[in-house]
Amino acid sequence: MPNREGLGPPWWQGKFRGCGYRLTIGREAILEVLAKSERHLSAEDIYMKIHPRHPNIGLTTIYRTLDVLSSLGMVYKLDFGDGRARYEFAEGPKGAHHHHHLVCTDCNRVIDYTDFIDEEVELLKQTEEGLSKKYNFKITNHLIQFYGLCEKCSGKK
Amino acid sequence: MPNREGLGPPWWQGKFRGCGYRLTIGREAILEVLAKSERHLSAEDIYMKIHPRHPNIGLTTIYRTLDVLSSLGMVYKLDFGDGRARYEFAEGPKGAHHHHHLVCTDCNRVIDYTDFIDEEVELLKQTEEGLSKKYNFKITNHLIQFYGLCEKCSGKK
DNA sequence: TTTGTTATTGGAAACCATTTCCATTATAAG
DNA sequence: CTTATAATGGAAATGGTTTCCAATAACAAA
Repeated sequence: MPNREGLGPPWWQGKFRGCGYRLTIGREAILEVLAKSERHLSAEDIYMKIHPRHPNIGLTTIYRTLDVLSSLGMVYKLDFGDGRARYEFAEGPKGAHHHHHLVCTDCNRVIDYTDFIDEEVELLKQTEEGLSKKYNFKITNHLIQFYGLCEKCSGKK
Repeated sequence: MPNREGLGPPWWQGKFRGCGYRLTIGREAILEVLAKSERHLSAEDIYMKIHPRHPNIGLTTIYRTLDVLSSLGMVYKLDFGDGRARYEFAEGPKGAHHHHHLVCTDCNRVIDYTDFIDEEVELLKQTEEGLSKKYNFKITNHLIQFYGLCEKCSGKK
């Protein structure tokens, strides 16, 4: 995993240019924000983070770039049910930071968990294989979310 | 599972009234459509199905009713990434028809599968328990979806 | 470096699923 | 039947996301 620490050209340049996309200021800024942040950001969140340093990058560009990144598999687009999409940097299903989500249906808080990932991923791998074969479906990704009430909200009542 | 087959008052009346909701023509019509259909329907799909027989039921009512049903846990609200929500009748995570989804990222086709549900649900139950304890989170539901290319779309290229 | 091709951009306007408003109507308890 | 109020529908508002298009910038070639 070359050059993750800021030395030399960012590791994503190759992947990006290799697909015929141009590497622009805006795209780099967006990638940086995503790579740095631990949270799931909305398009507007990203806009806000970028704006101070790059006041001339518009929301439209953010959306367009997120689309590209998403189609390249570099970013996951998530829906937590509050009407705006969230984006998170993809580390790959086997990456160190792979996690699933716990979504509070009351306050929309999202907890990332990694605790049971290993067992889950193991089972999912088998499931994927079976499904791929049976439905001739080429699986590239999965989404697992649990819904319920977080500590605060289940206490409220 | 009483009266699923059209004899006597629909089985859901109790649950409905018990929560202080009134049982109206519109709501019954919507419930009927949902209970009858095997597919995931959008609000507009439902509207279209209901309109011939109940031309005076508006889209607004559909949305409102789906919200209620959703909060009662009688209906799941799903997002397949095409910008409109889909709804499906909930049979409960242990119900006979419980299934997960295979979503084609190219044509948005959705395949329901039940093949590996048993193993999955078993593991999920354990995971839920662990998560509930660790995060003091009251889990009521889960969402599992696989993304990829369906037979047609992976052939296309 | 200069040039030419063309992907990318920003901003305003369009889009469109979903919500909100509010006066009217219908449910169901008494 | 009467009454309190939940529910309704249609129009208008909302708000996240896309589309449009002329202007700009990336980068390959010379």
